[in-house]
Amino acid sequence: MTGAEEACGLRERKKRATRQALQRAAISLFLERGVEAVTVEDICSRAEVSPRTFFNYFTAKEEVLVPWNSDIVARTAQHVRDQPAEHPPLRVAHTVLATAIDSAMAAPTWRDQAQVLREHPELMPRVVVASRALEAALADGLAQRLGRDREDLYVGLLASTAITAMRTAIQSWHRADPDLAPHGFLDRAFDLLSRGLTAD
Amino acid sequence: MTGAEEACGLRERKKRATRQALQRAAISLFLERGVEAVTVEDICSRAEVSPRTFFNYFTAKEEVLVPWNSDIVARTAQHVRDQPAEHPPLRVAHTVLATAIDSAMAAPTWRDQAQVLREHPELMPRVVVASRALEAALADGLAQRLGRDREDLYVGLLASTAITAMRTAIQSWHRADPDLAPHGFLDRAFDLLSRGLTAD
DNA sequence: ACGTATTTCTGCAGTCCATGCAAAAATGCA
DNA sequence: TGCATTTTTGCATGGACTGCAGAAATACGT
Repeated sequence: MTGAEEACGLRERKKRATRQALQRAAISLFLERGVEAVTVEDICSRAEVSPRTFFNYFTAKEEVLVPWNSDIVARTAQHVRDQPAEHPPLRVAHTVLATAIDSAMAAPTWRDQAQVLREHPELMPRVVVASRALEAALADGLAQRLGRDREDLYVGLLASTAITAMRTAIQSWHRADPDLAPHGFLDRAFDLLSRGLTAD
Repeated sequence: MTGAEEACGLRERKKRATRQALQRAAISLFLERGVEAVTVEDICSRAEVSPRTFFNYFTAKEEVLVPWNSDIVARTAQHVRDQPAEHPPLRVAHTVLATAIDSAMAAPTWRDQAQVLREHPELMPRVVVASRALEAALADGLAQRLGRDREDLYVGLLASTAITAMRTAIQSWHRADPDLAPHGFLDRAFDLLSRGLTAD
C-alpha cells in the first residue's frame, strides 16, 4: 500500500485489476447512458464484482472520474521539493501540475474520463472537490519550500489558485479540439496568473 | 420570484419565513450535534414543517450553509456592470466580491453559518460548488465588460480565480479572530493576485 | 363575502447511496 | 499442508432525494 507502481504479489495485481475494471465499467456506462442513469449496481454487474465491493475502492460513484490517483499525488508532492530552489513558487506549481496532467493522461481510462467530463461539465466541481488531495500536496510542498506555515494565506492562495488554473485550462481544452494537447491552455493560464491577470 | 427584497404579499413573506426557519433550525442543530449527525427530519421537526418541504427550498442539507442567495447573486451581476469602465477586471472582481461578502454578513444567520464552517472546514468545498451561481454571474459580467465570450479562457480564469481568492481569504479569516473583519484578508489576497502571486 | 385559480404544503411510495458487521473466499507464508 | 492476513461478499440498516396527487393556504375578481 505504498502507492508505488510495482506489481509485486498476486494480491496487489488483483486489486489493481479490480479497481480498473470498476473504473472501465463505470466510465463506459456513463458514456452510454449518462452519469445519472447509472447505478452502482449496474457498474458492479458489468465489472463482475459484488455491489458492496465498489465502496471498498471508491467512496462515491463520481470518484471514478477523478484523474489524480494516490500515485500521482504522492509523486507531485515529491516533485515540488525536487524543483530548483531558485524557481519562483508559481513556476514550481506550473511545472508540477503539467507533469501531473502528463501522468493522468498516461492512464488507460484518461480519454474516456475526459470525454465524460466534456459531456457533463456540471461534474467538474465534484472532481475539484475530490482533487483536494492534490491541492494539499501542492500546498504542503510549497509551504516547505517557502519556510512558511501550511495554513498561511499566501501558501493557500498559491495552491488553490494553481489548482483552479489547471481546472480552467482543462475546461477550455475540453471545449476545444479533443486531440489538441492540454499544455497550451495550462501555459496560457499560468502566464496570465504571473502577469497579475491583466488582459493580453 | 424576482429575487428582490420587497415584502409584497403574504405568500412571499411566508416563503421567506419558512426558508429562514429551515436555515435557523439546520444551523443550530449543526452547531449542537455536528453536521453528520443531523437528519433532514430533525431539521424539519424543529422548523415545524413537513420533511418533504425541505426539498422545496434546498436541494441538499448542506445548502443551507451557502451564504450567497439569489438576491446577492443578482445584485453582484449588476454590480459588475455598474463599475467604471476604466477599472481593470481584477479590481472589479475585488470590489464586487467585497460587497457580496458585506451582503452575506448582513444576513441574520451569517455568524452561525461562519461558525459551522469554522468547525467543519471539510464542508468548504461543498459551499464552493454551490457558489457556482456567483462565479457564473461574475464571469458573465466580466465577459460583457471585456467584450469577450463567456467561455473564454481569460474570462473563466478571472472569475474562478477571484472566487478562489475569496474562499481562501474567508478560510484564513475563519482561522483568525472571529471578530476581525474579513476584508483585510480579501484585500491581501487580491493584492497578491495582482502582483502575479510573487512573495511579499 | 364568495367562488375560482394559483401556489405551496404534505404524505406516501419508491429508488438509490452509503456504511457496519460478520462470515466466506482468496492469498501469502512458514 | 496449515495458519495468518487480506479481500470479497451478503445482509441489514438508515438516510438522502424525487415524483406524484390530494389537501391546504393564498390571491383575486365579482
